[in-house]
Amino acid sequence: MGTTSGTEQRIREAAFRALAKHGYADLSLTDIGEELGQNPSILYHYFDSKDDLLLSMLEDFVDIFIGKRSTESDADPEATLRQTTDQILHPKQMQVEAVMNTPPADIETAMSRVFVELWAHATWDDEFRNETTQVERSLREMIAQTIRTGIDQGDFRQVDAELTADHILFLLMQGVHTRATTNQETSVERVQTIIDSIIVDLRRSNADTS
Amino acid sequence: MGTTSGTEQRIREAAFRALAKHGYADLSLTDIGEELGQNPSILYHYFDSKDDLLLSMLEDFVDIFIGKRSTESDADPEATLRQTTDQILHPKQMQVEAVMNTPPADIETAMSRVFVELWAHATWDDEFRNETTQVERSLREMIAQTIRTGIDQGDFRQVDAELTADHILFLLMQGVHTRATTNQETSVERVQTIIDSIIVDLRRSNADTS
Amino acid sequence: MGTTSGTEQRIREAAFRALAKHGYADLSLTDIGEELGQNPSILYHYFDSKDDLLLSMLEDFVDIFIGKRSTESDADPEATLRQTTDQILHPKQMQVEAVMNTPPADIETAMSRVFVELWAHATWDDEFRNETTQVERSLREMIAQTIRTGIDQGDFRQVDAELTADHILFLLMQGVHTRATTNQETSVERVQTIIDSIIVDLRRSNADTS
Amino acid sequence: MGTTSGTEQRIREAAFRALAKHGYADLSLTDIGEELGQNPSILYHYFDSKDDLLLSMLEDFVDIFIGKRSTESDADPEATLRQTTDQILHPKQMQVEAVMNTPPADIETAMSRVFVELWAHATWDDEFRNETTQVERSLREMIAQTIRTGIDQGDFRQVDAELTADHILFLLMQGVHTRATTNQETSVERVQTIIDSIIVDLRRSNADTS
DNA sequence: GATGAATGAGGATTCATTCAT
DNA sequence: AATGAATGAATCCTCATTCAT
Repeated sequence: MGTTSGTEQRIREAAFRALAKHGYADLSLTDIGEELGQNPSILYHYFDSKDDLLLSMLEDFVDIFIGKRSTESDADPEATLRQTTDQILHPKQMQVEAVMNTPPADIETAMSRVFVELWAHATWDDEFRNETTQVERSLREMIAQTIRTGIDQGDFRQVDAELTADHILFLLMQGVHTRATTNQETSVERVQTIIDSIIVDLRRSNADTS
Repeated sequence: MGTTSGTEQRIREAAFRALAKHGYADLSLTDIGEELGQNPSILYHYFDSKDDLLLSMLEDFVDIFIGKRSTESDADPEATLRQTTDQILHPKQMQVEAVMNTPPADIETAMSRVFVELWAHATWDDEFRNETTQVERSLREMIAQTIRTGIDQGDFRQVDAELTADHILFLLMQGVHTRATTNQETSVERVQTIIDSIIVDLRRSNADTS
Repeated sequence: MGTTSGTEQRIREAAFRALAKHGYADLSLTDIGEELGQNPSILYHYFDSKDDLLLSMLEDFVDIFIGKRSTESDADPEATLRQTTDQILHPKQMQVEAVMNTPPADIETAMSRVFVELWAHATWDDEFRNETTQVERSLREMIAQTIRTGIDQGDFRQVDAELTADHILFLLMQGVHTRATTNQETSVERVQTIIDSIIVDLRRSNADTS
Repeated sequence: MGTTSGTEQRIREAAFRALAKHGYADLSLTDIGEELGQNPSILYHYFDSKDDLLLSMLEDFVDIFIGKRSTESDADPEATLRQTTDQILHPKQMQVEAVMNTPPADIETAMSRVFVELWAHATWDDEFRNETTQVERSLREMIAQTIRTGIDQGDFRQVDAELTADHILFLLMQGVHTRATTNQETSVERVQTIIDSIIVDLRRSNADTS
C-alpha cells in the first residue's frame, strides 16, 4: 500500500490464487501469468525471483490470516476469543478483500491450501520460516493477551494464559491444516467444538478451581 | 516384507531419506539415486513412476508413524496414552528400524519433515489423501478405544471418548507439524504439556465431575 | 507466409532437412536444433510437440510435392502431363525455394527420403494419414483433369481418365519411393520411360482404337 | 532351417509381429519380448543387436514376399503372372506359414506395414538396402523370365520383357505401399485392374502390333 | 510498463545392452 | 537356455530467467 504499484499487488494476488490451485511443487510462472492475465516475465519488473514473489505474497497471506484485529481491549474477552477462532477456521470473503482485490472463489479451501503449502515450504527456506514463526508468535500473544484481560476482568479463571493460548492456537492451526490434507469432512467442526469447550471451561467460576 | 525384493525396499528407504532432505517440491530422481547409491533409472524396475514410488513409501511411513502397537488390552490405559503420545512426538530409532533398515540420522526431524511433505501433497493427490485420511482415522480410533477402556475400568471419567481422542490427536499432529515448519523450539514440549494435562484431567475422580 | 513468424518457418525447414538427414526413427530434437542453429527448446514456443511440428512440416512438404501448378487449362495437355511427371520425379531447387528459404543441397534425394519417411509414419498416425490420402487424391484429380482436357480437345484417345491417372500416379509414387529405398540407380529413369510410353499411347489416333 | 534353433526362429517371428504392430520408430525390445512371451534379453543369445535381429528378420520377410515359387517353366505364362500379382497384393496365411509358425492375424495389413517399414529403414542402412535392392531385382527377373517364356511360346506379343517386368513390379510395390500409408481403400483394387489390363495387352495377337 | 523470443539447465522416463546367476 | 537386475546414455519436454524491443 502506498508506494507499491497496483501491478505489483495484482501479481501477488495472482500468485496466491495460482498457489491455491496448483500447490507449491507444481506452481510455474506460467500458472501465475495465466492467473494474472499477463505475460509471466512481467514479474521480474517487480520481484527478484519466483521465491522473492512468493515470500512477498506470504506477507499478504499473513495479514489476511491474523487479520487486522481492532483488539479493542474493552471488548468482551470471550467474544474476542470466539471471533479469533472464527476468523481463522472460517475466513470470510470480506477479510480477504481487505488485502486482495481479487480473491479466489472458495475462500476457506484457498486459505487452507495456501497455509499448508507456505508452512511446508517454510521447512526449507529460512526467510519463510522466520515469517511462519513470527505469525504463530503473534497469534499466541494476541490470544494470551485476551485471556489475560479476561482473567483481570474476573471473567476467566486464573489459568496459565500462555499455555492456554498455545492450546487454542495449536488446535486452530490443526483445523486449518486438516481441512486441506484429509477427507475428514467434520474435522474443522470438531476442532471448533473442542475450542468452545476450552472457552467455556475458562469461564468456570474461580470457586470451582480451588 | 517377505516376498518383496530387497532392492525395492531399499529404494523406498532412499526416497524417505531424500524427501526428508529436499522436500517434495525439490525432490528429483537424481536425489533419490544419490541416497540409494545407485543409478536412478533402477527405480523403474520396481515402480511405475516417481509418484508410484512415493505413494508406496507413504505406506511405509504410515507403518512407522502409527506404529505396530502391541495394544495389550490389559495394559494401563494412561500408560498407553502416554506411550502413543511419545511415539508420535518423539519417534525412536528403533521404531523406524522396524520398518526401514537404513533410517536417517535425526529421526525426529526426518519424521516431522516427511509428515509435513506427504500431508501437504495429499492436498493434490487423491490416493495420498485417502491414505492420510485413513491414518488419522485409525489413530483416533486407537486413542478412543484406549480411553473407553479407561472409562470401563473406572480409571477415567466418563468423557466423550471420540471427542477426547480427537482433541489429543489434533494436538499430536500439530506438534509434529510445527516442529518442521517453525522455529518455535519449545512447541513440541508445550504440546506434550497440554496433552499431559488432558490425561491428568481424565483421571480426576468421577466424584469431581458430578 | 504472411502472418506466421519467420522463426516458425525456419524451424519447419530445419525439421525437413533433419528428417532428410536422419530419418523418422532417428530424428531427435537435438538434430533439429543443430540444423536450426539454435537451442532445440525454442521449438516449444511455436509448436505443441515434436509431432505437432512434423505434422506442420508435412503440410509444407505437400505444397512442394504437389507444387503450385498454374494449371492453365489452355496449356497443351501432353506438356502438362510431362511437366507434372518431371516435377515429381525431378524436383527442382526453385520448386522447393517457393516454400522453403533454406532448402537442402541435394533436392532429389531429400524429397524422396522425406516422402518415404512421412508416408511410412502415416501408417501409425491418423493425422498424417489424412494428409497423405488427401495428397494422393489431389494429384490423381489433377492428372485426371488434364487427361479429360486432352480427350475433350481430341488430343487423347477416349480412355478411362481416372484409371489412367491412377496408373500414372502409382508409377510416380513408386519412382520417388524406390529412389530412396533401393540401390537401383536406373529405377527412376525406367519409371519415366514407362510413363512416357503411356503418354505416347494416349495420343494414338482415335482411329487406332476402333 | 536346419541348424538354427527353434527359439531363434521364434524371435524373428515375434519381431515381425511386433514391427507390424508398432512400426520401426516405435519398436522396442520390450515390445518384441512381449510378442515372444519371453524376457527380451534372451535375444542377445541369438543376435548381436536389435538391428542384427531385424536384418535377419528381413530375410524371412523376403522369403514370404517373393514366395517359394515353383516356377515350373511349363506353366501357362499368363497364369504365372496372375499368380505372382496375387501373391504380392494378397498374401495368404498359407504363404506366411511356410516361413513362420506364428503369423499375425491380418496378413495383408501386416505384410504391407512390414514392407513399408523395412523399405523405409533401407534408406539408412546399407545392409538393408542391399536386401531390398536384391528383392526387387529378383522379382523383376522372375517376371521378365515369365514374359520371355510367353513370348517364346507365342502367347505374348514381342514386348520389351525387362521394361514390362519393371512396369508390373512398380505397380505391385506401390500397391503394397499404398495400402499401409493411405486411407484409399480401393487403391489395391485399382492397381490390380491396371496390371490385369497390362497382361491382357500382352496377349494381343502379334498382328495387332504391326 | 510490458512483451515475447530465446536460452540452458534440469526434469522424468525409456531404451538397448551387459552381466551375474 | 534363460532370466532379471542394473546401467548410462539419450529422449522429449518444462521451467525460471534474461534481454532486446
